Amino acid sequence: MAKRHRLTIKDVAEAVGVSTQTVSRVINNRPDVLPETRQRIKEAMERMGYHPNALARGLSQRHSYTLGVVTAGLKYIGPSRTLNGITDQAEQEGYTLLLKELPRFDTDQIIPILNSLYARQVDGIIWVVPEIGDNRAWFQDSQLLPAVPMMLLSKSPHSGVSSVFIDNYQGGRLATEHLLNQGYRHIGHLSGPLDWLDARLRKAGWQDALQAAGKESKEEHSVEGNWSSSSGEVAIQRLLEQYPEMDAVFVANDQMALSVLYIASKMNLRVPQDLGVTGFDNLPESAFFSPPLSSIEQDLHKLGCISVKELVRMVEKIRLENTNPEPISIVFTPELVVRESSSGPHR
Amino acid sequence: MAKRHRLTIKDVAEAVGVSTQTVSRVINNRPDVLPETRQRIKEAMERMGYHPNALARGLSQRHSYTLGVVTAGLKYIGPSRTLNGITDQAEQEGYTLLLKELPRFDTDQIIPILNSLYARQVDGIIWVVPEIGDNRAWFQDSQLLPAVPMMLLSKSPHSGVSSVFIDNYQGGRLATEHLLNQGYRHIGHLSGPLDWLDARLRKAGWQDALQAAGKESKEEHSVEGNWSSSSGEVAIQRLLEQYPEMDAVFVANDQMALSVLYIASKMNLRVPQDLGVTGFDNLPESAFFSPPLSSIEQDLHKLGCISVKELVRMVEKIRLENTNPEPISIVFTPELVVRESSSGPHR
DNA sequence: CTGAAAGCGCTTACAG
DNA sequence: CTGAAAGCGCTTACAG
Repeated sequence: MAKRHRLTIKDVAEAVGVSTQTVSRVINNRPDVLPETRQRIKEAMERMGYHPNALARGLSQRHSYTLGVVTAGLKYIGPSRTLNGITDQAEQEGYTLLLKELPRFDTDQIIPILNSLYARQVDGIIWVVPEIGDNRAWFQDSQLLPAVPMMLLSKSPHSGVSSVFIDNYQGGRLATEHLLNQGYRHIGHLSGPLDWLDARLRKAGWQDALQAAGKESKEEHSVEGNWSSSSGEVAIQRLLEQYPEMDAVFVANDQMALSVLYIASKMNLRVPQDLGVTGFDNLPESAFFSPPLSSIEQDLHKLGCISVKELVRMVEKIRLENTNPEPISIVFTPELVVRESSSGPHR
Repeated sequence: MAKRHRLTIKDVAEAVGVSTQTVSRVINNRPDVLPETRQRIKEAMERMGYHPNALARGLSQRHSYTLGVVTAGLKYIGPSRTLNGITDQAEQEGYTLLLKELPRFDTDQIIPILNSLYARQVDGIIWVVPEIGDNRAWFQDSQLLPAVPMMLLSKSPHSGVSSVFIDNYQGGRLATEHLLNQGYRHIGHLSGPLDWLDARLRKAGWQDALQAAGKESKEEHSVEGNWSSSSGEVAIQRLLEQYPEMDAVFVANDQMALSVLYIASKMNLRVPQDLGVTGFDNLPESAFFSPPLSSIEQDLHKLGCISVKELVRMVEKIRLENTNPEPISIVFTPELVVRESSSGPHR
C-alpha cells in the first residue's frame, strides 16, 4: 500500500504557474488553451501522477458519469452473461457502473437500493431483474421512479420506461415448431416457474405453436419446474406419467433439459428416437450433453451492450439538449440451434 | 421518469427552521441533538423525500463508502459466484460497489481501470482476476499500487497485499487421492491452461498425490485443455492415446469433465468401471451428468463474503485508528463431493 | 444542544 | 487565451 499525498488541481496549477481553471480546461479537453500551455500542463499532470477527483467533478457538474445496475440471481449464468455485455459497453462509453444485487427476487429490498443509487447521483439505471410475481409493482409508484432514465432488460414495458429484451415467446414457438417439423406428434412442455414472466412467455409460445399446427395443448401436457436440474428430474418423471403418448418435450432451460436426458437414459428411453428434446439458453456445455442438446440461443452479451448504448444516448441527450427523450423499446429474436437431441423420431 | 426538484440539506434546514449542520448531525446519527429536534428533522426528510448527496458527502468526508471490484471472465460461472458473495456482503456492510471488468486477462487495460477507481475515491479494492501469465507484474510497481487497502482473491500473495483464496493445490490432491483410494491404478490428468496459476496448482496436487503413493507422473500422463468443454473433447482423446493404461482421470474442471464423459460414452468406455473421473468446481449440473460426476466443491460465495468483510475491517481501521493494518492471508480448503463417476474399477 | 464560517476539489459563468 | 469569484452539497472544527 503506497503512501501518497492526495494531489489536487491546485497543486498542478501551482507547479505549472497557471490558474486552476486553466488546468480544468485541459482536463476537460476544452479549446481556448494555448497549445504550449496545454502541453506543459499535461506533462505536469503525468509527471506528478495527478488524477482528477471524480466526486468533486460530479458534484459541480451534476453529472456523475455513473450508471446504476440492479441485478438479481448473479449466480445464474443468464444475468452474468448480460452483465458481461454491460461492463464491456460501459467501459467503452466511459461510464462507471455501480452494481447492486437484490438478495431475493421479490420486492422488499428495492427501496433502500434505489435510494442508495439516487444518493450517488447515477445518470441512469439498468434494471436486470427478471419479472416475477408483482416485483414490478413499484413501477406504478411515481414517487419511487428515478428522475434519471431507466432501461428495463425484459419485456412488459411500463409506460414511460425504455426496454430492451429477447422475445421469449418467439423462442418457445421456435423450439416447438422445430419439434413438429421433425415429425414428433405429442409434444409436452417442462416449464419454468410460472410466476416468472419469461416462463409464462415460453409456455405461451409452446401452446400457440401447437394450436397453429391444429393440435391441442392440455393442462396435463405440461409440468412446472423451478429452473434447477433437480427440479427437472422430478418434473420429467411426472410429465411422462401424465402424458404417456409424449414423444418430444420442449424444456424451458438447458439445466432442466439435462435432467430429462439423465432420466431418459435411466429409463432406457432413447433420445431422440423415443423422446425428442429441446432446451433453452444454449449453455456452452449443451453441445456435450449425451446426446448433444438442441436449444434456443439468446445473445445476452449483445443485450447488455445495447442497453448501455441506448441508455447513454438518452443520458447525453438530456444533458446536451435538456429534453426528455422518448422511451424506446427494442426486441431481439432468439435463434434455434439444432443438435442431435431433436433429430426426429425416425432415424 | 418523474420530474423532481433536487433537494438539498438547505431545503430541509429551512423547512424545519434549523441550521444545516443540525440536519447533518441527524443524517449522521450524531448525538447532541435534542430528541424532539431530531424527530422533527427526520419527519421533514421523510416527508420531503430527501436523500443526502453521496458525492458531496464523500468529498468532504474523504471517505466514499465505495469499494472497487475488478473482475475478468464474468461470463464464466466462477467469477460470478464470487461476485454474488461480494455484493451480498457489501450491501450488509453499507458499502457500494464499483464494478470493472478487464476485457482480457492480460495486462494492457489495467492502468486506466485502476485510475478510474482511484479517481472515484474508492476506499478499497477487491481483485478478482485469476493470475495468468505475468498479469500480476504491475504489483511490483509501487507507483501503480493503490493508496487504499487491496484484497486479492487468489493465491500468490505479494508483499503487502492481503489475500483470501481457496487452496487449489489441496483440491488437486484430494481428487487424486480419492481416485487412488477407490482402487484406480493409472491416473491421468486433464489440466487447465498452464499459464493459469490455478491450473498449475491443481496439476501439482495431482503430481504430489501420485508421488506420495509411490507412483510416478510422467509428462505424457497429462494433457492441457483451456477449460472449455470443446477443448476437453480433443484433450481426452489425446490423453487416451498417450496413456492407454489409464483407468482414471482427474479433470481440472467440470466442463471439460463433461466432455470426458461424452467421449467415453462414444468410445464405449464405461464410467466408472473402465475409467474413473473426477472434476473440479462442482457445478449444479454435475450431479445430473451421466453418470453423476464426482467433483471438488469450492465455496466461492463465502470467499466473496469474507473478502469484503476483511477489506471493510481494514478500511475502518485506517479511518478510526489511522494506522495501516497488517496484510492478512486466509486460505480455505475445498471439499470433495463423491458421486458415481469415481466409484471404483470393480462394481 | 445549536449555529456561523471555512473547506472538500472541482466547474461554471463572467471579465478582460 | 487566461484568471478571480462564486458555487456544487455536504462536513469539520470552533464557538457559545
